[in-house]
Amino acid sequence: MARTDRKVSYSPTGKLADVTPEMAAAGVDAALRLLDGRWKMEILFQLFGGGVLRFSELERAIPAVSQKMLTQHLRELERDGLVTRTLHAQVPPRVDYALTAWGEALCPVLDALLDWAARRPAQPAPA
Amino acid sequence: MARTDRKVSYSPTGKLADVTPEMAAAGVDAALRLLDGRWKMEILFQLFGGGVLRFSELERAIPAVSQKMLTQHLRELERDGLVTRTLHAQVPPRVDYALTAWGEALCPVLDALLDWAARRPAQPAPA
DNA sequence: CTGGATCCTTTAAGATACTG
DNA sequence: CAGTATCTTAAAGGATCCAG
Repeated sequence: MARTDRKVSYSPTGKLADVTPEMAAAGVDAALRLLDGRWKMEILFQLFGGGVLRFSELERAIPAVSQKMLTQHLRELERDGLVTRTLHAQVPPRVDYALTAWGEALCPVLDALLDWAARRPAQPAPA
Repeated sequence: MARTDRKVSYSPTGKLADVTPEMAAAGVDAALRLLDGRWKMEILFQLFGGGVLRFSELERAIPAVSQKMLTQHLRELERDGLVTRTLHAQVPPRVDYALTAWGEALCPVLDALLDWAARRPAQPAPA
């Protein structure tokens, strides 16, 4: 079988069955792009577990983030379907952010990633 | 309980038990940094399943990557313990790349990520 | 309170040429 | 064959000011 036709057969029952390396890589890249952003993990972990936080609460919980980036990342997470944004029509305005069911479902995946990272063998001491 | 003391208790048996959101986010960020790079997924998926490829074979398998980026990403993956680099002392030189056991162990994690991404609810049609 | 708009800096990535 | 070195470009992120 030619190299370019090689399939990833590592997970016979999983998503990686019978796809080319290119297809698998593209799929994972697309998934990772949803999570790409300096502060997205901070935001997600503030919301995991059913948390409902206002914009200003997220600002306080993540002191290092700028308003611009917090807004931008929240908008991306909302657009991508991980978080919901609820605007309460009152003065002053109030906006609540929470995870969607699909967003919550990311938690065990990140847990698995963390578990993998924890299994990393000891590295040679840096010179 | 104060917000800043809230724990992520989603995975009682997992790595996310009893850590603050900040700690969890930092850990996941560190893990994701190992995978960050335009071509790393392409490289990894070429090697998943026990593949052993030479530099030029990777170049052919991933036509769009430049020599510079291929070298750079391979070096990072080697430094981070995901791939091994074997230099055969001969002329012309020959270098083989393969995954470490830990690198191979990433495959099921990426499979889980892909499975999560596939469960994404349908988005409203873009205007 | 919850942002939007603008400007500036940093970093990743691509193009190209050259070498043991 | 398997890289390095240098230059240029594109994208992400940060700082600051303004507004409903």
